[in-house]
Amino acid sequence: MPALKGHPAKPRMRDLPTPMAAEKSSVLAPPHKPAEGPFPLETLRHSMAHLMASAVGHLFPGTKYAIGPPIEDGFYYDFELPRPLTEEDLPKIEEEMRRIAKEGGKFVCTEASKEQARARLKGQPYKLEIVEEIPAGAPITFYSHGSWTDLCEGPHVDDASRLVHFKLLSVAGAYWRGDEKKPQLQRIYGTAWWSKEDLDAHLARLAEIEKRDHRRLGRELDLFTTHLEAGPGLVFWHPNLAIVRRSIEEWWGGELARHGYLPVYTPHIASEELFKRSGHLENYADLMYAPMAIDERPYRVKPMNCPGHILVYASRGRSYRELPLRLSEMGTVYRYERSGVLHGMLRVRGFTQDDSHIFCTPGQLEGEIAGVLELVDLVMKTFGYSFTAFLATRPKEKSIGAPESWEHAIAALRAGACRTGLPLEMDEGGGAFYGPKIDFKLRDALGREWQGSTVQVDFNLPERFDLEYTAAEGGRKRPVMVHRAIFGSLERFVGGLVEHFGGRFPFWCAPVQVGLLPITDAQVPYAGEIASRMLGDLFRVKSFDGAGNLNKRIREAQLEKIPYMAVIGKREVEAKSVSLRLRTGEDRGAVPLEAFLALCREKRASRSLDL
RNA sequence: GCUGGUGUAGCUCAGCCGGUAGAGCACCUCCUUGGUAAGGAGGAGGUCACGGGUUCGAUUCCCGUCACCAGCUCCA
Repeated sequence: MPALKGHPAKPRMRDLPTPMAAEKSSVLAPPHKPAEGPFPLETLRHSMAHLMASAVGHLFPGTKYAIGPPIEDGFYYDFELPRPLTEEDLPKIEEEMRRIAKEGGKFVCTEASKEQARARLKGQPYKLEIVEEIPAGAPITFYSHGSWTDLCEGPHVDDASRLVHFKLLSVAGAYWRGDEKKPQLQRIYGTAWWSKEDLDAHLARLAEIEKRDHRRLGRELDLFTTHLEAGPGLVFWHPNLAIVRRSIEEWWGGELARHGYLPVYTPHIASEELFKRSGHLENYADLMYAPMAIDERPYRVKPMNCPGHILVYASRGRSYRELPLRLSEMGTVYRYERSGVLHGMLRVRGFTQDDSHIFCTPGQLEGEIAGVLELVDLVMKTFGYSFTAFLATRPKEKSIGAPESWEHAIAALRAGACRTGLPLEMDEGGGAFYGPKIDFKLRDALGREWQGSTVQVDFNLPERFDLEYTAAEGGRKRPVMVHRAIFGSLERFVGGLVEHFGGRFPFWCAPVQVGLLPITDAQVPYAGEIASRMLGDLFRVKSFDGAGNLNKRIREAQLEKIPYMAVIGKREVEAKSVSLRLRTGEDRGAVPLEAFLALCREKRASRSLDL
């Protein structure tokens, strides 16, 4: 992943899958191929930014201009204005943009010396700052269209009349150079395309994303809440979503056992001593909650599970015969997040990680990596995500560990990936300060990218805790430690799933799997028989036998996005069958009861994504 | 944390220039027993986020707090 511009690389703990879903700019290409124009889309969007800047300049005399680049799906421009913008300003700016575009005007490029540039940019502090940073000898260019001129590298479209299919989307505060110590500017985001169809398709996608927002579906489907009384960033899982989570956890527990993981449970609080030794207190104190005194000794709520797992490892002498030792836990951790960043289930202050720490010998590393990658693949396939893997190497700035260790670990990551046939893209210098890693970027049903699973080699903690094992040839050696989270946090993962599936969970983990819909009261007893039979087989069934007719009941079940609706009328009772309707709207007609039950068992066991 | 916006019934929202609130859906009751997305009638439900201020009077105006929303910054 590209490093964030303008921010010094900071040592990180572990990467937890980070959704980028909330960002407009993360929205990828629409399902269809955008129309090609005479210039690349980036060029169009860059020119759009100029168009917008000129419009804002007309409407707000005295505007100071910062930067206006093209971004995924659109563009933005940052301004310093006499007053903050509101959404109501957008239509006016848009109108002015259309007026200027309609007039047309060639985009003209002129070169200038630094001296000339300084003179032309008088009163534009941000632009002047940029000019000063242009290395001597490099060309300084200005682009103009109509009466508007801007310091700019280009390139641009040939004429402003090409700037037709766009829409301004939002306003926001943004710091100059992304530095919160610098002045905050007004940013306007917009989207732009070569054709009206592309623009409309993109707006339709934004609407779909809004419809699938897990916070909205969370309310509609009674999935989760947060509470004023409890505090922000703390998620309460309602039964419907708890069932989804538990279905996943139950399946996952089996897979972990199959892959040789051993479960542990570790406490939620621990003495500060532990976090001092692990280094968390010194490096990450700002995300840990204040200490609480217990018998006059300071304790902390855990922000991570690693120290606990290490204590389990180090609780007695270990032999090479026990390695690799794979300890795993659904570990709930609490971290302080600044209030402005909290977001539904995706960015919270308390969450549960599917956390594992693998202790192994250097020679076992490759095999362990391969094993983890298999699990990643399994999860991605099970939920229908496609993904790409990035190998993150040693950071240029501060990092620890011998060069040979890094080389060995990177080679092991590579070899592990190779063994599972996983292509790796490079993220040079993107590793943690304590070791290299493989990160996964996954792509959901709407084409959005999320940060996914992570596997990290750690040279730091084994040192800090002086971990050892007795080697085959005698003597004590230091084990290698691998951190690995496949789902990341369940809050994020499941929150992401809600959006990925649009609330239409696959049969195996759906909160209610089968809706029983008797047509009249006469069929209620038969529905009850089916219900208790299915319940006995641990299916989740709900009878719709309240007030209303069949249409009403279908509508209710449909709104709950229940995968299978079993309609039961007189004919079905007589024939010992159900009439099967899917939430897709498909009507499969009469199905013998036994066949229906077999279908349910099959869909559950296979964890099929299709109904 | 920062900038801007929002906060009226469980949900979605109305409520003009201040005179103590209204709709649809959901909910409850009764009637209806109806073959693939809303049958009918009635009823109940709100300290208008919270705390101050201005005013004869504040849901409405002002200030503060909290939460949420769009971003920024941060991020495991």
